[in-house]
Amino acid sequence: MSSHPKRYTVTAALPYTNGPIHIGHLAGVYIPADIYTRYLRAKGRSVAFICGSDEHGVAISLKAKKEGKTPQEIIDHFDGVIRASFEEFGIAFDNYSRTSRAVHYETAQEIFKILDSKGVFELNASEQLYDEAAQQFLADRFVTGTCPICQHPEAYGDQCESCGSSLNATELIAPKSTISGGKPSLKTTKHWYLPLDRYQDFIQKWILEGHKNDWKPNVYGQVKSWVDNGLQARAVTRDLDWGIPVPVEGGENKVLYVWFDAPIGYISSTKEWAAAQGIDWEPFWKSDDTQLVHFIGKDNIVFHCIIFPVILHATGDYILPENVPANEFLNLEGQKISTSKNWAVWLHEYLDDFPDQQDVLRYVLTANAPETKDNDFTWSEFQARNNSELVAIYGNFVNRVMVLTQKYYKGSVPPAQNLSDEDQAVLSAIKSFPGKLEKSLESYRFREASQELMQLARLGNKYLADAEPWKRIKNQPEQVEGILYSALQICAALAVLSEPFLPFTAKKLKSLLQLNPNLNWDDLAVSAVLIPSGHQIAAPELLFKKIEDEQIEAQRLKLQPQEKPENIAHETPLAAKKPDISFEQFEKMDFRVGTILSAEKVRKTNKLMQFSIALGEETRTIISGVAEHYSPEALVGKKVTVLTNLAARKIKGIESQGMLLLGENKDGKLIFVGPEDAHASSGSSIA
RNA sequence: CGCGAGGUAGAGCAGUGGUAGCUCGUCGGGCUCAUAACCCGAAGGUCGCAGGUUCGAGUCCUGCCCUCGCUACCA
Repeated sequence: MSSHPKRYTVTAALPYTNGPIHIGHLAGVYIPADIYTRYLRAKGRSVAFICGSDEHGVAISLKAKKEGKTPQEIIDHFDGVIRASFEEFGIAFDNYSRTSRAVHYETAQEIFKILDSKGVFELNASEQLYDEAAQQFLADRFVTGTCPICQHPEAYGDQCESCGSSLNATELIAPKSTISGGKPSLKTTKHWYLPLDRYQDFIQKWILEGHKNDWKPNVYGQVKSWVDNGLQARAVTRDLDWGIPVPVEGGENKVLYVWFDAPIGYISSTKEWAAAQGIDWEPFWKSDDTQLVHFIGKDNIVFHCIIFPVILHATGDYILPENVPANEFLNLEGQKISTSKNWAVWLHEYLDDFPDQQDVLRYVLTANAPETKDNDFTWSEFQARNNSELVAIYGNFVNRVMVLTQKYYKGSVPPAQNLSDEDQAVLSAIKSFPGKLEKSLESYRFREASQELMQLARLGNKYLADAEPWKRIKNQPEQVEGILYSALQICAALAVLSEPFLPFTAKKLKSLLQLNPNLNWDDLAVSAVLIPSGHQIAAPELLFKKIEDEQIEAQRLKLQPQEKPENIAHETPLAAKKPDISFEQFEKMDFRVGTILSAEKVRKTNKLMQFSIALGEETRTIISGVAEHYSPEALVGKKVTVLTNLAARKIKGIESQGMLLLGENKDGKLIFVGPEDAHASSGSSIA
């Protein structure tokens, strides 16, 4: 702590503008980043807290096409929503930019050109699906078709969401362009590749050897896993019309890969901010006495620890992140947060439902932050943390002190002449808190820090309970002066130390105490007087209010996946009818009655189940994606319809020799198509 | 046998070789200044399972099981 960097550049992951912000984003990235930067400012450090909207990429153009809008309309809308909710929530960015702004185009293109001129890239040609009608290449997510594994009719080009298998777009049966609806063809295209393999040593030395002990295990382990498996060259351009044009010869009709341009957004946002401040941006990215920290979620580790650093390193004189404290994920009531299933708590809705209670959500998400593993957010915990910690411990302590001060001394801080040993002990205990908090905060342990803060309020409550000023006022009034004087010092310390965690509360408490605005973090450890005798404080006012069961119940109800028939009908139409086939084609298919002899889940998969099926004399192994709908035991003995002459295919190393016929009901549950009649015998043919 | 992280009281977490801890919840008591708040005490754990190393293992080694991620609208 004796020496610290001259300045800090702190980034928070750029939110992707195809949806609003939810509690997962807040807990994983924005709250920890905001706490960290508020703390640094409280210590008087020079900080640039940088963020912005990430507005390129396939998902946005897909969403735009699906909703019949332009990408620009989508990003303008969500940039507005996100920007406003961050502002109201108190995430105090120094600059919140957009990757669609000119400064970002220039910056990203310039870095691309530098890398190109240094000969860093490799150019490679490959075959990709091409939509003749739309005259463009199709990114994986622009192709749907029948999954070759589970026969799900709407698998994407990179993955089937039904069985979870990873796919190549070229493997899909009957691929279809989501743009024109037409059948794509194969066409050769070339792309610029960042040869990460050539930077293996660089990553090895920098992270695996240099940050073995100061980076979080999840981050370090993830990087190690990538490096141990051998880094691969990665294409950094795409054949799309939405994005930043590739600024070199041959780059016509191509754009930068969104993950190439997005992190550069940190740099362009810094430039934009510095220009507005009238200062030079370069020290924030190119000076060795700057500490760069990226706050991200665990899914971004590879981009921030490998790809972006390689870009910075290869470009030239940029510094590398000092730390990348990635958090794990937050679940909601035991389930993964999901936009499409509307399983989320949206920030803008929270702000409407709980006005002026930003700090409650900040506190709950900090106290239960997924720092070392995935954690669960529940509304009952939210209520409990508010009612039993913020209200009962913190708010109540402050209120007790203020009410007593009002009652006994008309709101004037009493004299400190007759301090007992206990009073002195409390006053010196206060001095130890800034150091404890700093230790936690400097090592990115925000959950621990928030609990240390709460300990200060606990200390206050215990002190009051032990000292019993309400009893002593009757016969030892001079001692009560010392007690309330000391208790008020705790309140003042709380006001200052709370600022990073509970900025709204800190502001309110400072105003209630009429605290000297010059009192700062570092004073707490040295100054004996935080709020002087004779100082007048305001009338008591509650800092937090109880959250009632009804409010929690209302939030829970909100979470129920809402049945909106018109929307569901619109969003999940019946599977499109397939083209007619001839009787001859149908006749080629050999359907038979099969009996399930055994069933077991396929290891390391969610949805796949391996069956042993009796077909008369013969027994076959068949894989089917039903594990989420049935337990293996329940299926043994069941009669099913089997397509027996489907070409065998290896799935997860197991050869599947046929296919089970399944239907899907309106809830999405898979139903076996099977002969109900117990007399249907195994192996008999179906026509 | 793909790789990474996690699996410690009802819940959330700390604890990396030396008598299992913290917060919330539960139960009992105290107090009454305070938002039925606060303070004290108690109950509650075979530290995922099985082996091994060690005088001694939650902590080190080996194997296995489970959860999450690497792979989707997600941070």
